[in-house]
Amino acid sequence: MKVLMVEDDQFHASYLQETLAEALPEVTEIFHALDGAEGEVQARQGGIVAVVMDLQMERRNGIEAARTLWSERPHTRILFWSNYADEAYLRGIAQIVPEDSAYGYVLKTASRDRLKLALRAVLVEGQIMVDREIHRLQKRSTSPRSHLNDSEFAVLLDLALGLQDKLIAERQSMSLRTVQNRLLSLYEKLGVDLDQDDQTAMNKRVRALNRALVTRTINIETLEAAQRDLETWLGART
Amino acid sequence: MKVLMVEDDQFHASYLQETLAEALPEVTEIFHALDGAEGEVQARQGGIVAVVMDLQMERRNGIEAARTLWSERPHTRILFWSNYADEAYLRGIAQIVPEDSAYGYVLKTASRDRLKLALRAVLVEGQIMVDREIHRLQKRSTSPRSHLNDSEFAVLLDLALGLQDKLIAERQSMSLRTVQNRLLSLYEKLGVDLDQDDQTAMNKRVRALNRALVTRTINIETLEAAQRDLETWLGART
DNA sequence: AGAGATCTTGCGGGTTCCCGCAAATTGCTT
DNA sequence: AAGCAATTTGCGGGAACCCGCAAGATCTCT
Repeated sequence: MKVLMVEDDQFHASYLQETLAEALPEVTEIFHALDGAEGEVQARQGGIVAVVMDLQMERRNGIEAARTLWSERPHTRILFWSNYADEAYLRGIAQIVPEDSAYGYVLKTASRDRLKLALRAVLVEGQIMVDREIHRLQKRSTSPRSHLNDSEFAVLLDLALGLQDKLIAERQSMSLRTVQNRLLSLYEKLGVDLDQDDQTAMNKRVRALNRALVTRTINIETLEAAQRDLETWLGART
Repeated sequence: MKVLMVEDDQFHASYLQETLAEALPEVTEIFHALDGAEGEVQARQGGIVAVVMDLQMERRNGIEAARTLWSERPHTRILFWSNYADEAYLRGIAQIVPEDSAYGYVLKTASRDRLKLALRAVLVEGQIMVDREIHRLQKRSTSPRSHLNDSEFAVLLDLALGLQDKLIAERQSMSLRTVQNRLLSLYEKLGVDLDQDDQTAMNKRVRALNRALVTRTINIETLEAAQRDLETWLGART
């Protein structure tokens, strides 16, 4: 079995390589790419079916690389290996993962044993496996409020880009008033008006973005990706 | 000489420890803390005068740790060692560095030789040294616009927290209209209205925050720190 | 099929925001 | 002290935003 590591930090890469060799004797060859773009090329050439992917990398991040990778070969098994437990990453992955392919999400702070377990479960057995830590951290930071649904999240992204209500309405194919209803529930769920007396009224739009960032619902890479999407959409608009 | 490393990633810590031993033979003892809070304690107890400090850590980040550290012993020499070239970090450091103390900023991607050089320059010689890469990266991402001055930056932080004009005015001791002038120049410098036709008008406040984040003028930790400042200010207000 | 809950949409008005214009103030130079 | 540029401030109005209210539209369950 051929495995590709996409990881730009040399220390993490060599640790991963060791662990990989120990945990999976069936691995015959280990490839190593230093960023997403290089990873795509190597995967294409090498006939790779299993990938361990870092998420934050300089030139091209892991989620984008995974998207093109999966679009070319939907059965590729990908284990994401990341420093952070951001909901933004999980959501990004959930949006691009094909119907029937295997993936996993492990934190870099996880023990070596847990990493080995995930490597075997995802790359060999084809299971889906998400580190328990991620859900735990999520609970704590997102506060006891309910989660956003897809429609709300889409509107949140548009808001975060700075779009006005009218444009959001057009983009999401809703009426203007419905957009405002979404915003209302966003403000509610993100805790925009929490613990504020009358003297400290907030600009709700900005505050919503602030809260979404601080609770790790979205992150800066999310913004960058959403911006690219917006631009193609604007271009395709008659 | 006693040196303290504050670094939560084990691989980077051991690499740093090796390099430190090689580069500075005068070091007699190396302490190691896993986060900012622990670092503060160890520095207090150990009579530390030289510190290498990671910036993003789980429990307590490097800038906050450096602040208390410097407030207790202003002559401590601190080399910041970070993954990212965010203007937000540089600005944060510039705000807390005492008059006559030495510090440096090196990227983790820098070569071993450059790290050794910085270790010697800052910790032994007491120089100030900022990695050239940081300025270079800064130029690229901040786009060819001019930099924010302190007053504009302060207003940007308030805006980013979601404060309304009136509150910003009170907090910064300006008239309402002057706040709006600051916002105007912020919009200009952050490129809020760039490459947008009439059809794509933006919500300028949100867009300003978005641009500030994407250009790395501020980051999420900045927001969290600013939020804490705001809360104490609100508490102290009559 | 019908009853009830939920979601969507339009209307209207109060608030905040954005910004042009012009007067007042401040800062710097000669 | 006078003169000039830059900054600050007030005023006013148009646009966007926030949101209550109520009338359709959709969904769900029996």
